[in-house]
Amino acid sequence: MSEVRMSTRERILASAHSALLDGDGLSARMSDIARLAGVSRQALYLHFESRSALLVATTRYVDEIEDVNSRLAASRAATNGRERLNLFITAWGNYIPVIHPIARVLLAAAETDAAAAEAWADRAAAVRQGCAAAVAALARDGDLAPDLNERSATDQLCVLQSYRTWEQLRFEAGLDQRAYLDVVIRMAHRVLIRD
Amino acid sequence: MSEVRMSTRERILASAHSALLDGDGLSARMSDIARLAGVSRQALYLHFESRSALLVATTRYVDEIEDVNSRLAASRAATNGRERLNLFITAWGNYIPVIHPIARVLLAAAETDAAAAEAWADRAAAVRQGCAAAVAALARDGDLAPDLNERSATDQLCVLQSYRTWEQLRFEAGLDQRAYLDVVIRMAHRVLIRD
DNA sequence: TGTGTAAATTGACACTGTGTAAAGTAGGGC
DNA sequence: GCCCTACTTTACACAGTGTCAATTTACACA
Repeated sequence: MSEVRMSTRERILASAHSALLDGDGLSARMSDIARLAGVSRQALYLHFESRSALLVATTRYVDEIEDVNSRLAASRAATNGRERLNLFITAWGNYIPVIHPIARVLLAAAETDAAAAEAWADRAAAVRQGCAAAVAALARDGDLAPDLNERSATDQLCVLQSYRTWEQLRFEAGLDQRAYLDVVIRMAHRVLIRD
Repeated sequence: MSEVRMSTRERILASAHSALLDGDGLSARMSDIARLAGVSRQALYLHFESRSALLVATTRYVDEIEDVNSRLAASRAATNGRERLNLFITAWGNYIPVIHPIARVLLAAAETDAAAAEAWADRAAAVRQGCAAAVAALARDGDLAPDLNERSATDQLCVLQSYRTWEQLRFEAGLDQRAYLDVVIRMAHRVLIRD
């Protein structure tokens, strides 16, 4: 992790990240993160207002080092709606496992903390944008099921693409990542595309 | 609520229920529930091992007074698979709002408490059984999409029927209950039923 | 009328984790 | 030498869960 020469703030973020990856993620108390970063617990509060704020910042940090933007960019280059749909589902579906450990804790914090809730809502809105773009591309091709308007089609695709759906299929149904992607792509096709 | 002549245990459960219904559900601390029930906080621990145990018991209590079993029983009387599917989706879909306030908190507790997690898993298993039965009825009628086995079809229906999907469509997408049911029924048909 | 027992109360306390406050220290720039 | 910034140390407030022990209330039974 080459934490030498990193700024303290970055070291804290990197430590928060690995604390969240670690084990069940329950060992991500402020003191755990501080210990990992090699700073005092109070130093965390010099850089972040609260635990929630640190979690939000960690989410953005991971988005950056995992380069979520360029992962999603590929789907925008697709030449038709169906291809765009497949690429988007695959790109986002493969990113979910990466942010899962952080998202889990952020969502738990969102239950009581408004800032965390808003951060989560931002992400959801970004995913929704991607879904809407894929739906629009299908509509442009005349491939959208005729009983669907774009708004409702986007709602439906969002459900399939959601973090919770991934959780359920991976952990409750016991599918592996490959099978998860196959199922979601199949469902999306049947739900959205004209017969 | 006619809490006279109720046993203390029942009064506690009824109070836990209304504390959870109340406002954002954040006012369901042990002391709040005790106050509502008109007993001391310590009395709660005489009847329930822990807060999690109380939440689990409250879930069962609500299932009982809302008679979840007879609500679901109707779908079992259906004469064909499609009808069974519709009735099951409707019955469960209309029960979700009833347990939502409790489920929300139980799920939050499940994050750290094994007993709560198990209680939730039990419920999920029960819903899955209902989904599997509807899928089996479709298969019997020859209505199941030919590329689906019953196992995978059940996984897919479970996603659509899940508590999380309801949450997302109701609160993130902003649908009302009627629109939620329409969307889920439409998706289930397109996903499961042969063209 | 008294006695035993079960259920509940009272008040105190331990523990965990977040967040705050204040005084002190180490090192760089000038 | 001085200041400034970043960080440390120590201490504490606070909420909420869970525990403990001593006491009270109420009812049943003789």
